[in-house]
This record gives sequence, C-alpha cells and structure tokens, in this order.
Amino acid sequence: MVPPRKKPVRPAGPLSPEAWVKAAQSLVAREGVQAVAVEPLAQALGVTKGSFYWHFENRDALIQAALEAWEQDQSTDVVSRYQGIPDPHRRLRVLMFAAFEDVENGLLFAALTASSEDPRVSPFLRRATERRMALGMEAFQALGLSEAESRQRALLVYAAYLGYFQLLRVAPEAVRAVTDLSGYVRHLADAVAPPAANPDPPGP
Amino acid sequence: MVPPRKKPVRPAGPLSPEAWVKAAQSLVAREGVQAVAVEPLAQALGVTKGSFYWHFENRDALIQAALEAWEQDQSTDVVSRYQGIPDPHRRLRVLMFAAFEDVENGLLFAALTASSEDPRVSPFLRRATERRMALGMEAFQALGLSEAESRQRALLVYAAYLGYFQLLRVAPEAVRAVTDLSGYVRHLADAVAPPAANPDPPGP
DNA sequence: TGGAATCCATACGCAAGCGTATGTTCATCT
DNA sequence: AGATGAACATACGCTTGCGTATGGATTCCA
Repeated sequence: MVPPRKKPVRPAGPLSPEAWVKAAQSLVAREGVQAVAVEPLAQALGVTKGSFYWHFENRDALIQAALEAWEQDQSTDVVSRYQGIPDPHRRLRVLMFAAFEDVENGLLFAALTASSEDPRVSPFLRRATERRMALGMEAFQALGLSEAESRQRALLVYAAYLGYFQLLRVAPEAVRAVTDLSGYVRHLADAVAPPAANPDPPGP
Repeated sequence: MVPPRKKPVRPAGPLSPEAWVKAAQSLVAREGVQAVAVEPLAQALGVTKGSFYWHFENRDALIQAALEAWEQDQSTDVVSRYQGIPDPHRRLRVLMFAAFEDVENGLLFAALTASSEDPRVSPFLRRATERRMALGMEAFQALGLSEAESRQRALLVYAAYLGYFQLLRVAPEAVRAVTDLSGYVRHLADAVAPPAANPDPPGP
C-alpha cells in the first residue's frame, strides 16, 4: 500500500551521462531549471547522488550539458532544414508551418523562455532567438522587402510563434478551442507575406 | 568597510502588509514566484522574519495576497478601459495599441507566464487569459466575423502580444532593433481587422 | 587470482529557508 | 505608574538540497 513511486527501478546496466542529461532536459521542459535537483533526479533514475557526482562535476555541469545538447539539436531543427527551398514565398510558408507543427520543440522553447532569468539559459536563448530572427529576416528580404520591414515582420511572426506555444502551456484549452489551427498559421502567413498576384484573397 | 547592503534602513514607522505585498510583487516580476523568500525579503525591508509572521500566516499567504492584488488592478487595466468605444473597428485598434503601449503591464504578464508552472499563479493566469481572449473575440464578432474566425484572430493577436513582451524580456535588443514599433502593431491590426472599405491598402 | 578501474551507496558537514516560540521595545490607554 | 497590545528581534528545530569522503560491489584484464 505504499504510494507507487515513479521509476524506482532502472532497467539494467550502468548509467550513462546521457541518461542524466535527458532526464534533466525533461525536467527543465516541465518545471524549469530551478527544478533540476540532484537528489530527486537520482531517485527518479533509481540511483543516489554518488552516481551523479561520478559522472558530473556538479549540478551546474549537468544543466550546462543539457543546454548544450539542446543547442546541438537546434542545428538540425526545422529552421535550418528548409533553407534550400528556392522560391522565397514558398520557403517562408513551409518554414512557418513546419515551425508551428513542431509542437515539442515549440513547447520546449516556451519552457526555456520561462527560465530566461537564469543566467545559464539566457545566453542560449539569446543565441537561438538571434538565429531564428535572422533567418526570418532573410526570408522576407528575399521577398523584396526592405531590411526594416523584414525585421518588423520577422518580429511579428516570431512573437506569434512564441506566444502561441506560451499560450499552449498556460491555457491549452484556449488554443484547442481554435478548431482550424492551420488556418491560424495561414492567416498569419498571408498577413506577413502578401499573397501578391494571388487571385483569391480569403473571402468569407 | 562592510559591503553596503541594498536597503538595510527603513524610512520610519511600522511596516504595513501592503509594503510586503508590493515587495513580493516586484520580486515576482523580476525573478518569478520561487524567488519570493521570507528572510531575504525581510532583510531587504530592513526587518526580520518576526515582523513577517506577525502580518502574514505564512509564505503562501503573501504570494496569494500579491497575486490577488494584481487581479484587482487588472480590473481597471487597458482591457476594460476601452470597452465603451462604439465603432468596433476603431475599438479594436485602440485596444491593441493601448495593450502594446502598456509596457509595464505587458512585461508583468510575461513574467507571470514564466512562473506558469506554479500552482498558485496558474489559476490567475488562466482567468486573465480567458478574460482577455473573450474581450478580443467580442471585438472581432462585432466586426461581423464568425465565432470560429473571431476566436482564431483573437488567438493570433494575443499570441503576438504575449510573444512580443516575452521577447522584450529575453532579447530586448532584437525588439528595439525594430525602429517602427507602432508600425508593427498597425501591421498586425491591418492583418486581423481588414481595412474593409479602406481605399488605401498599405502599398509600397 | 589479484589488482585496477568503474559505478554506485552511505554517511557526513554545511547552508538556505520555513515555521514556531519566546523575548523585547515602545506607544497608548487608563 | 502600571497594564496592554502592536510590531518587531532572537533563537531554535526542521527539511531540502549541495558537495565531499569513503567504502563496497562488479567488471575487466593481465
């Protein structure tokens, strides 16, 4: 009748540093960096602190490793995967839809933003933001827009992106109440990238 | 040669509960709820814990009081201040501009969103979100849009709002690089509330 | 078979923070 | 002056989490 713990048993064999990193990432995504505590983590993995301090220097090293692992994954994320599309108009739309459809990564970003006060995450967040904004700007400039206008629209798109997943975190039902989610993105795309010589503006 | 503390002296007279609440709010806005610690707060106010536990039941009571004080202030914020404007089109724009110009409140909301995991703040955040989304929906429906479309556009506007201030927190320089901020809002407004019988669509 | 290294458990000291208990100061009221 | 209560200070016990030190088990390997 003891309250069943989460995972007091670990499958088999010794623990790799990657296991700690993954567990830490999951914790950051759900409760923020300050929730990454060594002892609870160890218990969740079915070991004790002794194991942790064998693999890592200290708590900071684990957090740092988790963030760096993320930044590596970011290099292969949606943003950099669709740079090759020649038509700038289509590239922009594909990029936006892909970004909004990658819910996991989006929620993860929203979670990181929530821990933005932490001096460990802020540089990572700043770099990622800069990279994404720059890519957005390029896409708009490829459409023939000026630098100032491109920056303005990139900001709009990225804010809508961040805010969307932020809302998905704090009030999921408000987001799910919107039945046509792809319509949401399409509307945004139409707004920032004028359908140009498109003969059918979205009529009622 | 002692390291000069922040505010080891307090002006005069006994301390009111409101002073504690205000200090707590400021802390939440800057570092999140988990940063609201009794003893450091007491030291910042130039007193000790003894004073705190005289005015409050416990730490939770302080946090609760701070959040409730906020919810009261919210009743008189931008959102509810412009409900009276008759023309729905103009009301929507005034609402949006006012919301984006109220930087303090916006940043505060972004800060609260960062602490959204905390079971104490989430209900407040949820209520505020619901209220604002509902008001946005009404504004769009007053324009003649369907419920579904109104909900979709309200989500877009609110996401852009939240994301904007979220970005202002984590990467202020990326936002300030956008010179024409009112143009940013205008663009968003034009996108969601079609200039209708407006003879001049924003041409280059 | 006997090190040596790897991986982990146990036990300790330490600091921060919560909450409680009890003293202390000061103004006020009578 | 004495009593009373408000607003604090001080001191304590308790928990959580960090980091260290050291011991035990297992595996590898010569």
